[in-house]
Amino acid sequence: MSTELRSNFLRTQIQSDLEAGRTGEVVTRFPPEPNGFLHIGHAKSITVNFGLAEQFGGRCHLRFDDTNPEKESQEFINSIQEDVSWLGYEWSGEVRFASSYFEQFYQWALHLIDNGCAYVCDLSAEEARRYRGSLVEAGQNSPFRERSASENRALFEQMRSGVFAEGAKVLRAKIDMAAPNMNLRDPILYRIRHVAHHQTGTDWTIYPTYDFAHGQEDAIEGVTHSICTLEFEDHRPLYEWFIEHLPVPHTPRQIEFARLNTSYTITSKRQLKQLVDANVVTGWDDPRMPTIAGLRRRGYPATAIRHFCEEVGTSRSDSIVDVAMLESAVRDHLNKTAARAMCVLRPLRLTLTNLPNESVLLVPNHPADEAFGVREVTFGQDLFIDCQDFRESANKHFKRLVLGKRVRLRGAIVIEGERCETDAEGNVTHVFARCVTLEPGADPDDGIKPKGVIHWVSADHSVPAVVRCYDRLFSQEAPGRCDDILEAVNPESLVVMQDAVIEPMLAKAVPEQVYQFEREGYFVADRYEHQSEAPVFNMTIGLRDNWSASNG
RNA sequence: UGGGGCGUCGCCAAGUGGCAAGGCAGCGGGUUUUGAUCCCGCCAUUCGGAGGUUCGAAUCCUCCCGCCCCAGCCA
Repeated sequence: MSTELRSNFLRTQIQSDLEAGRTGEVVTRFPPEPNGFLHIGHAKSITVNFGLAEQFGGRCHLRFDDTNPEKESQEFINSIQEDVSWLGYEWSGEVRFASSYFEQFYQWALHLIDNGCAYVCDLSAEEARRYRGSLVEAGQNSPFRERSASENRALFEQMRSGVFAEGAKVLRAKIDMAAPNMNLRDPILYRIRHVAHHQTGTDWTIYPTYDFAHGQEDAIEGVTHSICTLEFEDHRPLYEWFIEHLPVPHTPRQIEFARLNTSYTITSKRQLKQLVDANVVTGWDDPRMPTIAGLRRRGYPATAIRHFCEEVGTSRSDSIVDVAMLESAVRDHLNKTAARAMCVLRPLRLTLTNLPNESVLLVPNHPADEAFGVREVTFGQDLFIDCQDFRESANKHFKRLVLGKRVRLRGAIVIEGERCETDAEGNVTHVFARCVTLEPGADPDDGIKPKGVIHWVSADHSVPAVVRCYDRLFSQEAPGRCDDILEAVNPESLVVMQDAVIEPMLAKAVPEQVYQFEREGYFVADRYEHQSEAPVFNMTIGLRDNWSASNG
């Protein structure tokens, strides 16, 4: 398996670390802040971290980076664990929390204070911003920068005891206010927040910042390779500064890679929330959402998502991957794993005028894999076909049912269109055809073979179903760049087929089971709403179609 | 204009001095009771640009151009 994996800079780097003896094992971690739902971008990070551990025989931790209680909740902790598990990964040991290391972080902060490497600063947020300087101007030292270690220690202890108001004081590292890297201009280590924490309750009124927590979390857990996205690159010198100045038990290393972006997709929490709030979608797990929960409800298999993440590779260059690659991975997986069945989305009644009697046909569940077996499908005089599969007359490119022309009914016989009835508006309401053959699978005796095949469902042995057909949520390739995300929404991202009919077997589908509705696409029984008595399917992805796009 | 990164086919991406993998998309053709699948073929004399080093450069050097990130008591 691992020999098939394409090389990338992370695998190359880890391999060389192992060979050079810089590390004897590989320990990674997926460290989400529990402040929202996971999306396709997180899936990439998950496959990178868990994948690397797996490939090098190491382990990967699931650690919640819960240093900012205001934005976090247990609800997100639960959904994140569910999503990681659903993607097929098992984290090493128990779920971990940065918050469980708070006391250690506090002791380390004291260590910095005692060594003159940190100080309590009384500047307001606004003042601190001004003192920080700009991208091209050096910052200025805080007037509180030279407080003695003992004064700082006393003040910091008071910060912990809760005597100060939020924002009144912070603990900062004493590094260099003139550093060209802004992150080194005396970064903030602790801020005062009089809010309860979902894990530690009211134990703390000061909370460490990401910078003061992340590297130390890695050190405590023995993480060897701390893999994060490119925007943290500038934080690496600070990450290393803490590791060097603190008596940590281990030296982890941070390596950054480019986050995943896909076309026709947004992953900004703010914009996603706009869609939910404006009811453009039904919720965070709407099948059109790029969240893991949404993709799951859409019927995207976890395996396909993982393959996609591997397929796109891992590099350091900013990119926007064509979402067609994701769709291709989904089709590729489903083609091999989904049983076939028939569903008529837009029913049109078809009567066979010379069919002698009803019969039960044995139809293969997969065209190329006999292991799927066969199923019984009732075939009778009255059927439903899709209204798009019939035309009173058409040119030779239309390979479906036409009056006076032949077509094969999938898994059954060859028929020829005879006549049709229309309503007042001229819409075809009923088609009549005669059977040219009676033996399933047989070709006509006169040698005139039909050009096409259409699917059908017995009118007397079908079950009504609601089928939601989805298309891309956005009609623009880079919707995230729009001023108003709502204007980029594809108005046809959802078309509900209220009158669809399915073969009876499909009504018994287990929620989340995906089938290929022949000639249409892959559809999943809705995870929450599907019931045998009231079937509900979601379109996962349509079949590739080289015809309808360029024709009517 | 300070610092840190990145630029290889329409979109991703291997390649780390020896003569441009692969996938997606696209385009031809074949098989086919899904206009699907599958199969075959085509698709970068060239690696952001210009110089230089070398027998030889996408890979090394120089300069230039373009794009991304950083001034939260967010992560």
